[in-house]
Amino acid sequence: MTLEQDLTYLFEQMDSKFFKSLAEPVRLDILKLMMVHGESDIATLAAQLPQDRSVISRHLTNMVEANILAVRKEGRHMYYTLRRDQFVNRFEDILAAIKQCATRDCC
Amino acid sequence: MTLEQDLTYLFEQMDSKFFKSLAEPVRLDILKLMMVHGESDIATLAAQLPQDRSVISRHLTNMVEANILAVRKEGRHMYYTLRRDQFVNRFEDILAAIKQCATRDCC
DNA sequence: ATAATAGGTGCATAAATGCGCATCTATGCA
DNA sequence: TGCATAGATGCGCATTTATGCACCTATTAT
Repeated sequence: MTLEQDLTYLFEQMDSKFFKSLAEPVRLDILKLMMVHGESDIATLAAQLPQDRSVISRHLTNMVEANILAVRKEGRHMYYTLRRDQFVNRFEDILAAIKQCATRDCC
Repeated sequence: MTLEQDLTYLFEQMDSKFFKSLAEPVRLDILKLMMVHGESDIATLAAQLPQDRSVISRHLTNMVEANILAVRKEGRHMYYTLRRDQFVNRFEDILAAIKQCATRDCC
């Protein structure tokens, strides 16, 4: 089995959609707020950020589509939470790819 | 010590410049090529990608500024390599932040 | 029933960014 | 001393994307 074949699965975890979502400063701010305060709704997040509610709403949708957040509807409120396991697994897979590559002394 | 203070250092590792660099598909392709073939110069990378050499050159510069790659000059050639340790440490710090947050049951 | 609130969406705008071409510098070769 | 090659940069163009406002729907409260 070649190195390329071996890395194919791990390379799939390194997709630009995931990183693109993390590349926006406001989205990182939202993520950090949620890491500290846990599950949050849009109004709560918007109250702590300068952007309009509609902007926060769009950023949250973006992160849901990137499998970073999960949503739960309760009455009028939409509660967003970090998909911790997905997130951790993703990062661990990428770490594995880098380390495997290093083990084979290719970089 | 509050959770916020505790996470301050780890949050610094989650900066958008790093993720922005990884968010571009062509840059990810370059990174993957280098993970397989090791140290590479621009001509070699450009030969394996549809983009113009000037484009590859700019992407490489971007990744150097994001501390993802290192450069070595040898004659006319510029050889780029993955800064593996920097990369791994970064990812491990972010993983630590997520896991610490999870331990405290905040998300 | 009516008003208020939470959140999503259409739209226009401004800024960022990727791209290729042409051109420049620097290095190596005949 | 030319000449080819490696790479960087200025420039214009096209696309993407973040933003806020206005407006819509759905749910709650009076």
